[in-house]
Amino acid sequence: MSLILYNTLTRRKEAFTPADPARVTMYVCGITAYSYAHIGNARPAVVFDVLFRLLSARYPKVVYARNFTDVDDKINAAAKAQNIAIDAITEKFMAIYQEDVAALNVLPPTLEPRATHHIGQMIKMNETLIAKGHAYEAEGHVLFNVPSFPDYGKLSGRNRDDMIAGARVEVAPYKKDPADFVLWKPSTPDQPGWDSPWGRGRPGWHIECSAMIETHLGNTIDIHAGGHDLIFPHHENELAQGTCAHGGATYARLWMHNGFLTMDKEKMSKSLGNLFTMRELIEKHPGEVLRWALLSAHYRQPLEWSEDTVDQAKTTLDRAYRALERVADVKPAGDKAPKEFLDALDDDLNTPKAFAVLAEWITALNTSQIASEQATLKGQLLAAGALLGLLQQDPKAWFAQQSKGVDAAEVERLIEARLAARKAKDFKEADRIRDAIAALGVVIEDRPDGTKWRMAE
RNA sequence: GGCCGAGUGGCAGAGUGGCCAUGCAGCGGAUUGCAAAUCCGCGUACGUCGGUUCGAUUCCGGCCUCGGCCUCCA
Repeated sequence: MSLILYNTLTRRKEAFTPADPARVTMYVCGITAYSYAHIGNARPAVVFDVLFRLLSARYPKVVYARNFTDVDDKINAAAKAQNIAIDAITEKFMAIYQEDVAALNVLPPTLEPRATHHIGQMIKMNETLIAKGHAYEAEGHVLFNVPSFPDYGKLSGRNRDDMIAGARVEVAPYKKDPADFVLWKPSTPDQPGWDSPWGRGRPGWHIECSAMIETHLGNTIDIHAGGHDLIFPHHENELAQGTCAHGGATYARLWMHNGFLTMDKEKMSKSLGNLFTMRELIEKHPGEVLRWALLSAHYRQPLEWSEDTVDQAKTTLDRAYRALERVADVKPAGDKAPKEFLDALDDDLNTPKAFAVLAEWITALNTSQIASEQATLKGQLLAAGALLGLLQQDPKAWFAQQSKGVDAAEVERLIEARLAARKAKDFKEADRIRDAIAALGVVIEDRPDGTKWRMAE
């Protein structure tokens, strides 16, 4: 089976075929760098990282850009509130974001363009749009004229009447059409701004992505992705601008949108305040656990997030690593993920289905007594895990990282003492020692190859 | 109000016109000095009311409930 992906634009699953197999292009809308990103922000980073890995395994070159919005009114507000420079805010939070997603095993994209590095291209694109009659200047603003693009609304599935009827914002008087949106806006002296043919100002949000895509990926890209909430207006507007600026060329051949993390069924968001930042979760849990949890639901579905979600992912992942630990000395055979696993991912990145396949292998691995079989299972587990960005750690390291802060020497000493007691058939003393070990938060396992210990759940 | 999506066992979460998701938790069993781990098994799960069908959780329609977008938002 070939890769099938759901296209928001057509509302159906489509076979993915890149325009140029020698250079596959994908763009994912990143974050606005003005505060700590929450775990919901990590979902597209992780989900599309899996897509990136999958594509990279099949095509010689995948150019993946994930941008930073580093000029924005929220950033301005944050800088003003803290009385520091705008750069101080954006540099800090871009770095934090990169550290955070790296902790979730997210590979660095090919490119991480920043909006402020593309102001010239944005201005140029605006000029093009004006020249082609798709945009106009008004009172220091440049506005995209929506009626000039008849396909407007196609991506989000709404018509102009609906949009006007549902409009909750007052229409600025200088707009020719109520649906027109800003490409460029004037800055006051205390706001960041750049000189332009329309005076000192700053770009509107939507033009940023279009200019960065044009600069780095081209007029037509294979995949454009982002959160579900970006469909309208952000992606609808990007689509309009990009298409019009390039004489009607297809802007993105496939649109993908991830669903939200929810808490008590409600969207996790900054405005509601029902969130966990990546930072606080990473401090408490291994990044791989968070990644597993994020991939445990299909990317287009909402995912209910709670401490329990994380705990369940942890327990499941422990089981996987225990299975691998058991065959630590077995050399894995093969480095290809089997078809049944790939079929799951090929079906619009069905990671829960892929996890079900992994679970079967884990059980098989725990049951198998045959070395060659173990080698095969281990090989496919590691190969499949690599595509998901999971299970790549040495099991010993995995369990060791959880026992930080425990006096390992003391635990070992107690285990020796218990072993002696058991040898002497003094089980009462052995149990007493085990209780002492348990008091340290440590669980022990008597295995054929000796007594092992790990942290309690 | 407009547009869109969803309601699956205690929890998370796939999927399918008739047969098993899977994981976590729980219960029973095997194993173990006891545990832990592992394995095996178990729970009459598919919002509701109709319709189509030999047969529907899966298709169609109504209803109810919930969520998302329409404003910054992953």
